[in-house]
Amino acid sequence: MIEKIKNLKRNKYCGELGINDIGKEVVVCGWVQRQRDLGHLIFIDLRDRTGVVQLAFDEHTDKKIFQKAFEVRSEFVLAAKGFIRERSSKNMQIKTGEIEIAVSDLEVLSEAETTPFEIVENSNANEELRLKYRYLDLRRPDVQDKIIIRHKIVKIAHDYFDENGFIEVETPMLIRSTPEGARDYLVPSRIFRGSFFALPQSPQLYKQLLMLAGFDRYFQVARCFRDEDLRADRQPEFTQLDFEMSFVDENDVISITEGFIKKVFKEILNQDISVPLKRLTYFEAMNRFGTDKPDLRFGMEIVELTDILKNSEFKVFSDAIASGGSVRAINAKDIAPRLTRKEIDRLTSWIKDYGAKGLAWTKINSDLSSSSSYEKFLNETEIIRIRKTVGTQSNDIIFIVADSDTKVVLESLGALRCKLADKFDLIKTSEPNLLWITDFPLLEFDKEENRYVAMHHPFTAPRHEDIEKLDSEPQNVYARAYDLVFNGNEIGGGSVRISNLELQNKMFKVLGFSKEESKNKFGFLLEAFKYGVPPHGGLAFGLDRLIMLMLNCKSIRDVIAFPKVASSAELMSNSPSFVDKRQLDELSIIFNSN
RNA sequence: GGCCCGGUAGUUCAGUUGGUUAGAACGCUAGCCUGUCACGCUAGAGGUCGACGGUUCGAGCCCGUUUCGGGUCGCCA
Repeated sequence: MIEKIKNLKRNKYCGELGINDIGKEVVVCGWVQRQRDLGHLIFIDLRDRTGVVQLAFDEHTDKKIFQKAFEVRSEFVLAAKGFIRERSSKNMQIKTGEIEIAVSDLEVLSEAETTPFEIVENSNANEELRLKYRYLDLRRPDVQDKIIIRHKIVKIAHDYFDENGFIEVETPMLIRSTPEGARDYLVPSRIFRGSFFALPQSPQLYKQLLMLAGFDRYFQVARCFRDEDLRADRQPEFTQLDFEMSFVDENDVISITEGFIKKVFKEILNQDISVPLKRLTYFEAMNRFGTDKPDLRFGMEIVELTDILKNSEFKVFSDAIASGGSVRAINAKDIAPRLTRKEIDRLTSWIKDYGAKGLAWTKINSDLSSSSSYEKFLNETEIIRIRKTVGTQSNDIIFIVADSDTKVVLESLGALRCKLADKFDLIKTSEPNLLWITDFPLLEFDKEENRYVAMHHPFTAPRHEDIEKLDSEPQNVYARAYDLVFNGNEIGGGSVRISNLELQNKMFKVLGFSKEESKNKFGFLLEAFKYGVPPHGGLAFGLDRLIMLMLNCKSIRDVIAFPKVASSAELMSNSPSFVDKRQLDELSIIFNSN
């Protein structure tokens, strides 16, 4: 039934046709959404990326074309020519529902087998199957729309950064491995046996060198790679919207970023973001919300009970405080009646994932009677002071975590806060919540490696006033870094960079690199820093994550055309895969299957 | 590496205490049908119950192992 191409040349998209086109002769091309055979009358819904249009066939008008339409099945690819006419019974559910095409010529450009799942909007087919046949999944309008909106967001980014004087420069994909941070994807060199390229985790060093080279403002839609385990919002191969500016401080970078955010939310979602955005210090975010990416769309803030309980007879609390930790609580308002004892037990075991050793709770009933896991161990004053501090009313439930490590207390309560908001649907607003987190510590002590590691990256500048503390009290040095948070997710991060050879050397030293190590790993940067460095700073958006959140998707896979699954495999092409021994031999790689 | 959840026609699911020939809807195939648009009506085909092993007279169901997928902790400068 496949015919050689005739001369039907498309001149209209299906979804663009409407009541104003009546009487026009058009040629449309697309896939068969559905064929309805009424005996002596056949209707075909033809779909392209713009929508569907109804093709009409009448046996008495043209027997030959009618027979062709009769043999057409779902997902056949057609070209159809005909006059637009008004439908005798209109379908106002669809955009083109007032008209149809009375087909006078029909070409079957390709036949199609029955697809493994139906190509329909909002399919509930299993994701594994959809990913194996991703090209079919991508035919579904809701899936396709996300990829098209992604294109629009990238276009807005190009326009915005261009208008603001940024030059897009492509930085290399095959680069030197710098094993600070995430695990590198490695590419073996054929010519230099035993040597490897790495795929970039970000264009960080190259964009700094572009500043040094005098480009002044750079940006890039940059593919990045990190060989770490996946999450719902994390892929090993992802895209950064990356930019860098010279002769600026943090406020310049923040304000350029805010301009982009304002523009993209307006143009894509028609939402007005008021700038400047709220800023919160890292310290405040951690203390109030137990995370450096707080969701401010609901309350339930963390409160500290350490002072009340430091002398308590209840050793679980007082011992945690005595060994340098703290006791803190959140008050989940109005959900006590909705939390059974069994569910509280489940939360208690869940929170252990975050390092908490337990979860103490007090449930206030509607008649103000209460039950509690810990109050029997406390005296009257302590109970009253706790209740007063967290501000309990009827139907509230207090959750308390105590630990010798305050970070564990904060992070587990922060996680519980988000878990409860999700479980009980506490986010009532549809307004996007965006804010900056600033004043990060420059360094973090890594117990495993027994040294300080950079919280952001080793090129982040310390605050001027803290530079002298780098040697004496590195834990108290703050960074000129800032993260952008959107509805409780980090969508971008950046900093003002070190632009001084001496300071960069000192930073490497604080991180525990010997002179040889820093020269070996970052020698080219240090060398470059000898030849005139402008002060510079920048930021990188996680583009996939930004789009995912803007479009309200649950998974980052939804906004990536060909994503990878949790094992980092790609189900459609079935990669990664074994390669020929010859390929391995050329690369001098000996594969040991054990 | 740890923990939790899932895998039954092409698809989405149901499947009782372990008991006859594993069901439904949609899809598919064929026939009928001139205004449908989730067309309708009639009939039909379609199953390695993820895989392997065990318990049992008997396993889709119970146990073990394994595989694939999802979520998450660790990890993600």
